[in-house]
This record gives sequence, structure tokens and C-alpha cells, in this order.
Amino acid sequence: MHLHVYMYANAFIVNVDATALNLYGAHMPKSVENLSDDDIAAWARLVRVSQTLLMQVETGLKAAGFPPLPWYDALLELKRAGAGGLRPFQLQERMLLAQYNLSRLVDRLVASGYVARLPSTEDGRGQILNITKEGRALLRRMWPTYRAEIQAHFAERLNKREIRDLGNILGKLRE
Amino acid sequence: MHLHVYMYANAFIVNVDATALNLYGAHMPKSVENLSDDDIAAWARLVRVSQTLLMQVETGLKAAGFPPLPWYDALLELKRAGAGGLRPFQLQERMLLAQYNLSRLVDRLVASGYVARLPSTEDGRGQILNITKEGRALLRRMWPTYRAEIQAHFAERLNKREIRDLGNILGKLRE
DNA sequence: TTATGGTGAATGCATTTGCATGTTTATATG
DNA sequence: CATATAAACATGCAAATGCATTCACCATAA
Repeated sequence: MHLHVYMYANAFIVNVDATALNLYGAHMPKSVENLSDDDIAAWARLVRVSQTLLMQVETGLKAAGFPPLPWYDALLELKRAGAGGLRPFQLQERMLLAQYNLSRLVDRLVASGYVARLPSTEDGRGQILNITKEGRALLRRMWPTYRAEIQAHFAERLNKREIRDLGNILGKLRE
Repeated sequence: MHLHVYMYANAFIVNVDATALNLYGAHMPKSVENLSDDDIAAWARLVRVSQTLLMQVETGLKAAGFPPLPWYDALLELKRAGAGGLRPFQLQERMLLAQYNLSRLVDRLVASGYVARLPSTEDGRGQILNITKEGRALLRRMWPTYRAEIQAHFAERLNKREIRDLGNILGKLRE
């Protein structure tokens, strides 16, 4: 989990061509404009803030003796999937994980008893993953700590309007 | 770089105590309230979107044959530091990296010829890091690709007002 | 001055990730 | 049907990260 950025210093490299001889008048589409200083600053801040928040939350979980966030995420997805469970490739899509990383994350979850790995009856290549009773219990035990971390480092610092605006803006960044 | 979250399903666990017997009237401080669904949704979206963006940008850099983002960040910090360079612990603070991770990142940068590592004259334990000519050249070569990635995946999807709002909201999340 | 504790940085070892490839089964095509 | 291609998952090996510890030097105070 590396991240972070700072590239103000390089902004001067930009802003030469299309902007100089503005072919578009006031309605130049942003796709043709260059990055503004504000764009760069917002990008840098997004990367840095999200990294910091993740570190803070993960630190809190670890301090309480819990496994890292991806375990929580995977178990929650499996819980939400209900009785039918999920195929590994489905879980992989939902978690944005590389195939080999998911394969090994599941290894660890199975080894720890939080997930059951069954052969798929419908596809001879495939498996079905189900959360176990212990997995559900882990989710329940982790949530108060996780929740407190989100509250302390994130939610508490923003008011309702800011939460709503942030959600809307981030929503535009999903493709 | 793992990340991502999904915990809607667990929101029901919360919302029992302080909210039920509201001691604070309409002005209950948020620090005592519980997390709302909107809080949780915004948190999940922040984590997921920032992870996706980072993956997209890093993928673009890698596809163009460039090293990963932390190399860029480190070199940019050193460039911005000017002739005096930076002590490793200073670079570490700016990059939010663990000490041992910085130590090894610098190893790689030095081995690749982008950074010079000199003994500090003022502190016998310390070093001075300076960007080399090759390091500056790498920054210049990487920036067009980096810039295009930020533009395509981030800046192009938001208008000026959204960029400003996002920056302001994220600013409140720095401590 | 010499103990003592603290700071800056490196490193051995275990865990995790990345990358390429392998294995098995499913699907498409002639 | 036979064969080729693709999908689902695993795995060997290299690189990166996390953790604990170590080493060297600095600062301070008896």
C-alpha cells in the first residue's frame, strides 16, 4: 500500500498548446484543456488523504488484534451473498483484486476457518465460497472497532452536506 | 496496495444507544452520534474510488515503461528540496512511508542512478539525498504520461466547482 | 568523562504481492 | 467428434513490505 503524490512543481511543463491558441472560446471542453493547478492539488490531496485514512483505520484494527481490512471486505461480501455463496471470480470482481491475490486471500481465510471452499457442482473448474459461523462472528467483533475508526478519522470531521457532496463527487469518478 | 470496503450490511448493528435516548436535542455533537448510512456509503466510496484511480494511473505508467508512483513522488520531493537535498527521515515524513520502506526505496533509486546518497557533514548518523541529473530527466519523461492519466481518470470527469469542493472537503480530513 | 537514553538508518526474516505459467474443465469451431 | 481456444483457479519464483532488531552516532546529565 504505497500511494501519495506531489507534483505541483511540474505544472509549468503543461499549459502550452491548445490553451494558448484557444480554438474553443469559452466552451472549450475540459478533455482538451490541460490540467489546472487546482486539478493537480485535488488529485494530490485525494491520494494523500485516502492513504492516511486507510493507514489510520488499519492501525486501529491491528491494535485491537484484528486482521487487515481485506479480510473484513471479503467476509462481508460473502455474508451479503447469502446461502449461495460466491464463486472466487465473483468475489475477485467485487474486491478489485488480482486473481492470484484473491486466490491467496481465500487460502488464508480458509486456513483460519472463516471461509469454506466447496467444489462447484455446476462448473468442474470452479468453487463455491461460503462464510462460516466463525467468519460471521469475526465480522461482528470487528465492526465496533472499524466503525469507531471510520467515525473518528472520517465521519466526525464532515457535516451532512459535506458527506453528501463528497459522495456525489466521488460517484462521478466511478466509470 | 489492497483497500476497498463494503459494510452496508452491518449498519444495523449500530444506532442503539445515544441516539435512542437523545440527551442532546437537535444539537447533539456528531462525535456522539452514530455513523449514518450516508457516512458509511461515503467512506466506502472514497476507499474504492481512490483505489481504482491509483490502479488506473499506475497501470498507465507501467504500460509506458515507467517505474511506480512512489519513485516519482520521491524524486519530486528531492527536486523541490533544491540544492540542499533532504535527509532520509525528512523524505520519509513527506511521503508517509515507514522508515524501512523508505530506506529500501532509496536503495532502489540510488541503484538506478536517480538519487545520490551522501554522508551528512552535520550528523554522523545521517545522510543527504540529492536527485541526480538522470532523476530530473526521469521526472520530465514521466510527467506527460502521469498528467494524461490524471486528466483521463480524474480531472476530466469533474468540473471546476466539483474540483474545488472536493479539495475543500478533503482538506477537512487532514488532521 | 562516561553512562544512559534517544535518533537516524540498515538489515535478517517472515509474510504478502506481482508476474508468469501451469492445470483442469468448459466452450467454440471445423 | 476432434481440436483449438478460453475460462477458473493454483503455484513457483522474484520483488516488495512488515516487523523486530541492530548498529552507529548524538545529546544529556551525573
